[in-house]
Amino acid sequence: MAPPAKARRRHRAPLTRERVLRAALALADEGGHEALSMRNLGRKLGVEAMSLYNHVANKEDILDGLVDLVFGEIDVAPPGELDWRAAMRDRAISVRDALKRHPWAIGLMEGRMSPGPANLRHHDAVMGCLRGAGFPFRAAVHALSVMDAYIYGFALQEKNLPFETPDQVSEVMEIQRGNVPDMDAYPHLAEVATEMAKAGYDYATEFEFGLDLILDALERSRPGR
Amino acid sequence: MAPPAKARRRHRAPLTRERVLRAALALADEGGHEALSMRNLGRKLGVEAMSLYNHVANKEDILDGLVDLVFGEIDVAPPGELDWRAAMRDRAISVRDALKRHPWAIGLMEGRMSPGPANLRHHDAVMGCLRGAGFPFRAAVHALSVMDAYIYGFALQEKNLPFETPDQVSEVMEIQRGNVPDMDAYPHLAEVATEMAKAGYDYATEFEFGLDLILDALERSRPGR
DNA sequence: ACCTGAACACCGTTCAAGT
DNA sequence: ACCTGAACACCGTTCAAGT
Repeated sequence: MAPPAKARRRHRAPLTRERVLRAALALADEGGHEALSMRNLGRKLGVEAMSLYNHVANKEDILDGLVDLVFGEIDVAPPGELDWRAAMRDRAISVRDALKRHPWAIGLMEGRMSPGPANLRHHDAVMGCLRGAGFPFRAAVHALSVMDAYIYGFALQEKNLPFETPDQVSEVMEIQRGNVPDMDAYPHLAEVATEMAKAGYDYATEFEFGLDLILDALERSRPGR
Repeated sequence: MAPPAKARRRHRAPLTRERVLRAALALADEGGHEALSMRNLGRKLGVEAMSLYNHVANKEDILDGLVDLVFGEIDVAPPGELDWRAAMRDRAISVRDALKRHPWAIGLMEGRMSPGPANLRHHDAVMGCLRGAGFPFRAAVHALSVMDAYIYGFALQEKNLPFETPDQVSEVMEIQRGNVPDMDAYPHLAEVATEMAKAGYDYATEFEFGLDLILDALERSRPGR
């Protein structure tokens, strides 16, 4: 008897590392860091949590894979296409956009002991861009350090601050005012509460202010400009 | 019969919110974020986890209290003592030092819905320093945003990067080399690995490079300088 | 007023047992 | 080869019961 047609017995696609990682990405995007549990992930794939261990080593291994998927979403202009400032500006915005889509990744991007291929390609391209623009090795490390600290720090603030749209600012300021009985003791915070409620706060504008400040300062420090 | 002397029956100091928070701070400092569980905290205080709920509302309430203890460790020069740049430079270094002592706090400092008194005092002092130095309101917000994004982002990198001392750098670079079979495909990362192993990496120097870059740029943008 | 035991609905991971 | 059930040692929190 011939084995049954493949289509018949494929009621579920077989589990693979790829499928586990894709499901983990979706789960983290939907419910954040705490939703990403082995049990939830198993449930999502129609399988018991323990089955996952046939395809990934452990949860750390899943995080390694997820971080590399995020790095894969970040664009860096190919060498020679843009001047270094435009290339690094676009890259910074691309990193922020990726971290807005995947805020659970913010604390995980740096410091992987097993960096994946997208991670390696990304950092090689960034260092290549800076070195190619004339930054000596140490200056390129400084430049990357200050840019990345700013980008990740801004993403962290954006994730944690309790408002997202300009409209929500005045709401939150009102609640905070309620939680602080002696606001008169803090005149400069009172100003922040009043002004922010009036004029709002736009993350994109704020991000680009600091980014351009840093890029301009780095350009001023660049040898042979 | 007179009641027994106080000293006799005080085999344990009575539980208070203060004592709970102090123990929580010590626990987090010793074992990081994941060691700070209600059960561990109860054990540390010689009590069942459930008893803690008589003194704090829940774990979020504990985190609120801890964050305010950390803000209490950050110094800001009193108005008029230093020029704005020196005051903000010292403050930034004080924040980084506090976050080195309490790395578990990095993701928690911003975005508290119930900011404590030390938190309020701190931010009022910082805004006061910038406004007093002539930064218009919006420029002061920009300045604080870029400084804090940098400080928190740098602290996050420092916490996550897998080496602490310059000596450890070459070790880690060796391991990473082992984990990346095709390092030749990434010439600029190869340079990083080689150079970093040779010359090391000092966080304090690196932090101050970016900090001074940002402070100089802000000073250039300050009206009436 | 404060503390506790038991319970509920969760974690990551191991291991022997099943198919 | 892959999947599972039961188990281990954990989570935060609620609630009725104790003192």
